[in-house]
Amino acid sequence: MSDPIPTLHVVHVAVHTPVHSGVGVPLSYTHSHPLPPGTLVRVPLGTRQLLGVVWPAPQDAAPPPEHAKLRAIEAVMQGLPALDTTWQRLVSFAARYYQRSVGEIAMAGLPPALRDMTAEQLAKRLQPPKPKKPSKKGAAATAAAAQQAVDNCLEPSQDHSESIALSAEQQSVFSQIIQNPGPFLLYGSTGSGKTEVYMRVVQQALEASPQAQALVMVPEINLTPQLQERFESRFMPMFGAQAVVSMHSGMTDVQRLKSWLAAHTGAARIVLGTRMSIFASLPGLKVIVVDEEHDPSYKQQEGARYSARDLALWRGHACQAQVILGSATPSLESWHASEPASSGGPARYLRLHMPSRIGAGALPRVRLVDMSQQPKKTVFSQPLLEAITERVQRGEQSLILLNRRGFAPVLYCADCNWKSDCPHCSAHQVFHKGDRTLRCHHCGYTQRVPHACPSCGNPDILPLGKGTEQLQEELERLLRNVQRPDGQPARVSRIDADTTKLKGALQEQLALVHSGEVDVLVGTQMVAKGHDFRRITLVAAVQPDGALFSSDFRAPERLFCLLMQAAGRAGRDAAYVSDQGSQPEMWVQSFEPQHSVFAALRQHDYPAFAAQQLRERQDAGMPPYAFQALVRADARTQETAQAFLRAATDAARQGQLPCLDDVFVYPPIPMAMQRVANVERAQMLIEAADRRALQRFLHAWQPWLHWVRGQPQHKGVVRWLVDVDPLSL
DNA sequence: AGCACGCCGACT
DNA sequence: GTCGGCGTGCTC
Repeated sequence: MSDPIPTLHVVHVAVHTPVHSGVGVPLSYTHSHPLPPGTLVRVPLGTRQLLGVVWPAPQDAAPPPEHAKLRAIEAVMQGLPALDTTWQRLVSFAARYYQRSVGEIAMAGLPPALRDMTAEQLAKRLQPPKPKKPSKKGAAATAAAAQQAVDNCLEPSQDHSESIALSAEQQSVFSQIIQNPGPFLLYGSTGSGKTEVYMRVVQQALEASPQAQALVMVPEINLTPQLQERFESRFMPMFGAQAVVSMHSGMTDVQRLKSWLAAHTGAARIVLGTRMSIFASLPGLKVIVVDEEHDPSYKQQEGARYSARDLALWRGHACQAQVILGSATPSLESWHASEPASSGGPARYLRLHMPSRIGAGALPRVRLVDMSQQPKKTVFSQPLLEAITERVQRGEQSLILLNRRGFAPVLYCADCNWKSDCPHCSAHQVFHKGDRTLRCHHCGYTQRVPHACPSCGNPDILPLGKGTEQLQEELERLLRNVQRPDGQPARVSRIDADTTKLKGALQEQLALVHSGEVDVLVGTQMVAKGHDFRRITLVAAVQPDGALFSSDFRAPERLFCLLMQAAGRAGRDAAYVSDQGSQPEMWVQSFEPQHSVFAALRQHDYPAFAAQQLRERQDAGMPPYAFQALVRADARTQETAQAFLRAATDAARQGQLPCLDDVFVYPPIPMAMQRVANVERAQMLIEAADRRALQRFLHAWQPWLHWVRGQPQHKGVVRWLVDVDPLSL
């Protein structure tokens, strides 16, 4: 029966090589027998051994060049089922859509530990832990024991699904999700109970089939420990301790491997993760939730620049999983796609609305302060200061938001006009008073604060503008005579990237706020997101105007969203608010208080804001009414970077690329942040009314871009990249 | 992307 | 004399 002459089969394998490397496509290897696509293998490449995924043979079955003598597959990663075809198709699609190699996307979706593991090491890990030596595999044994304990104590199977009653609104939304295929845009204000709806939908799907799995994505898992706890405490008793796993970059390699394996083998029923989890292997995937779908962190900003939210929609469609996008301030893309009477035909997403806040106070009253009526250089207007003072005296908390850390964004010499410019970037060095440093927030370059102007010797150099550090200092001064109900002086604390650098510092400082130690909290947007501050009855944005004059057309959308989110922090505890009889308030200080962003905010009227913004976007031919890509080049000089982009444009014209007439290629311009760490950056916008046309053009253009890059006159280009559907221009 | 090979500057 | 900088080129 055995074959005396072993025939070798050609197998295509995707490995982690970039598109432009000359080996950016799945490579050909030999093996004793054919291997199904999706099989993980280790292959030799040059002098290295690396992990790869067996890939379907390319359509144009043009085999590898004859001169290449194929090498053999080193080992098959035994014991793991092949990654399924949906996963393969997702990877293929993402690679094509975002102009990357298949291997790059495929490997990015696998846990790092798996990448540098031999077949033997994997086999060892996949062995069930030996019950003989309980001390050896402590963690696994404990976990198993814990699960056993949980299983035991819940033996009289309580029905957790009925433990929390849904509101009429939640019930209605839930039943619509059950009855429709989706995708859904769940538009619900902060505190409206979206999470409970997600959990019901997930539960329903998991109970319908023992193989079913759900993927729940959140922008940053560190900011939402509450969500994780809720899912764990709800579903671990139902489906076992292995049923809920997390996936995010903050985990150790071993944890990530465990979670990935659990999801891949089906042991995990729910994956909670950040954008990276969109590439998790989930053979039974039935539901995908994208919570806070508007959040920019769903867009990867380096390497393969994918949007996990957009890929979620694609993946859901490909594997017939329901997709739920949720937000209190949806992205204008999603809002437009769910427009009931959208001009372009029926809505692509079903919009579901949950307007009421459950168990929370009313939405805060919005107070606008016209800063042009305030004395010059005012930081805290009189009425805002009075409102904060009252809160302190009543034992309530206030949150002051400013998106600028440090003491002052720049130091300035009034005599000679010197400014604390970063020598390596087109940015100012920020004055940090705490450690007396000047720091560039872009390249990290740090110096001690000079005692006198480095240019003219004037000893009197001045901080210009305000950062969180200065706000804290100023508030401490302004409130120094204000007492809390217990007679103690007012306490002002600050939470930003500087005060939370140390591990656990954020949790520590949040705990101080929760315990009531702190009366006024100053912070950057990192505190505006997600956290539940039960005793905060006042939130103030002291200087939000910057976004109004930004050249980025998405700036108003981001500002509105931030302010709405910030407003959601106020008065979250209805009982507390009503006991004290104080109205939760959202204060906004602005030189343009009549701006439409603030008018909509005052009414808490997202739909009005969205409608107005969408009209502007449509008139200007911008997304979501147009599709964009960005080609960026980095070089030692701005001219080198731009010359490359111009040459790339010329190549596209000369190459007579398809759809050239359907796309508009703008001339190259310096990026808003033109120089970072001594590298000049230029970019070029590509726009098209049709996504397909843009895709076809970019696809045909890619080899030309590589060709141009290889020309000797463009040797000075440090790097270049394509960003499809860029979030900021 | 890695990694080797290769050709020029300051140190054990 | 070596160690090591990173420019160029190759990997089925």
